[in-house]
Amino acid sequence: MTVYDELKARGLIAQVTDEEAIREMVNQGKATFYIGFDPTADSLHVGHFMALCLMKRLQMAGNKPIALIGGGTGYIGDPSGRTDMRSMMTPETIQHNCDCFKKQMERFIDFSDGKAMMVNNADWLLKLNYIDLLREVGACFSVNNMLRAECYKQRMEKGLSFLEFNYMIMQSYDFYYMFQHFGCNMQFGGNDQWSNMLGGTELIRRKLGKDAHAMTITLLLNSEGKKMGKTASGAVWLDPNKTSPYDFYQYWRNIDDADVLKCIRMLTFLPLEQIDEMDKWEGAQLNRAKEILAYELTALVHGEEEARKAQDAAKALFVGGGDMSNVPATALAEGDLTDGKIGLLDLMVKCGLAPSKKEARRLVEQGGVEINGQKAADPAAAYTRDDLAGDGLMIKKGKKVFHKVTL
RNA sequence: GGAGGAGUUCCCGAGUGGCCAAAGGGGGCAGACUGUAAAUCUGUUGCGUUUCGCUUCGGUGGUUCGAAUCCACCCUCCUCCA
Repeated sequence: MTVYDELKARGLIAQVTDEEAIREMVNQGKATFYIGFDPTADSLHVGHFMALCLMKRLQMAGNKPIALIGGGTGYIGDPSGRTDMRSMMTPETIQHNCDCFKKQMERFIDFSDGKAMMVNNADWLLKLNYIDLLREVGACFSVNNMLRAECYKQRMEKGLSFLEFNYMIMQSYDFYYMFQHFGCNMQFGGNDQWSNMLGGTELIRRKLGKDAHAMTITLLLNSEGKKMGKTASGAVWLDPNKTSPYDFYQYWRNIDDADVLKCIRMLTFLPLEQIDEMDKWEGAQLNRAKEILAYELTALVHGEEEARKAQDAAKALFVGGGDMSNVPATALAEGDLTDGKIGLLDLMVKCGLAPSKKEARRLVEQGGVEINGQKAADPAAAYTRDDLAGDGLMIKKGKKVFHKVTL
């Protein structure tokens, strides 16, 4: 199966400017394509992961990826899909975030021997002169058209600053610039980027009279239509210090029945035949699919070894027996004890199982806490040095949050 | 620049002198049920040394025994006019 057909079969492609031309180009490995990453945080998250996988798939087929870091556009902020204005970032933050992105991407994309490039649009955007830009590029954009773009429509209700309005122009200029300097002939991006991307192909056509292409990736939505990769406490990060491999594994392990196969298809590199086979699974059997999904993705992001550890820990905790050594744990210091012991509530806060003692108390009172398999009913309970010695204590919060404490 | 309107807890949103740590909904967390799923039902949802105390209603001052609520100034956003 050709790359393009595989991408399609996996449900990754949302919109394309010219299907025949793109199929041809991609299958023959003639595309030099870019995907932009906004440096809004110091780590990539699951949303970016799809883009990285896509880059990898295309690179494997001989195409050349350009990872564009939006060091320059970061100064503006993309209004797409947002109802409020982004807070402006300082140049230092933007630079720091760019550096972090770079490190993470190198895990996925092969940058050796010019097989891929990484560029920062700050290199050309920051040098632009306002009047020159207006004359060169501004003349090619119709405000009437821009206002019709989906990404601005909803902002027309709440208010859209001129700063953000210019985001589309900057992104279009990026494509135009890279088309000329790096031979970049295609742009990829999330489906919410469609109008910004069309701006670029349009600009290239007007200025240079040449064809460039755009293709969007289906946004990873759950069965309720919400973006995946978000939890109440924030995004699911690729940085192990922000989201541990165990938590990363658990995120996918706990996914809705309705979303498992879609995720396996879109995110993993398992062969399609195998996935089609799994598609027939039903009911509790889907748990097996969830395990596979969680394992595969953790392995891709954190490596086989971390994936195995996460899986072992999960099995030990949920199924029983097995190796407990990789379970999430906190080691207390001698100074955490008062008079040789520590109260249950303090212990829970210390382990991050509760944000405050008040909430820890509530959990205990509602019967949501177990210590070593015994329901903990007394908020005033305290544990001594002996209790914490050896294997320590196993605290269970709710049905699936486990935490080991040792001294 | 002028005239109006708004800013409340994670989010939406009620509250216009004490009964307000603040209705209701969403979300979150926990309990029951289950498959580490969904749906449903129940409880809970500022902090603490918990029959009590402390901090919170855009900001700063003020009035008052007492302020989310009244006054002054400031900040931010929205609408209409220019």
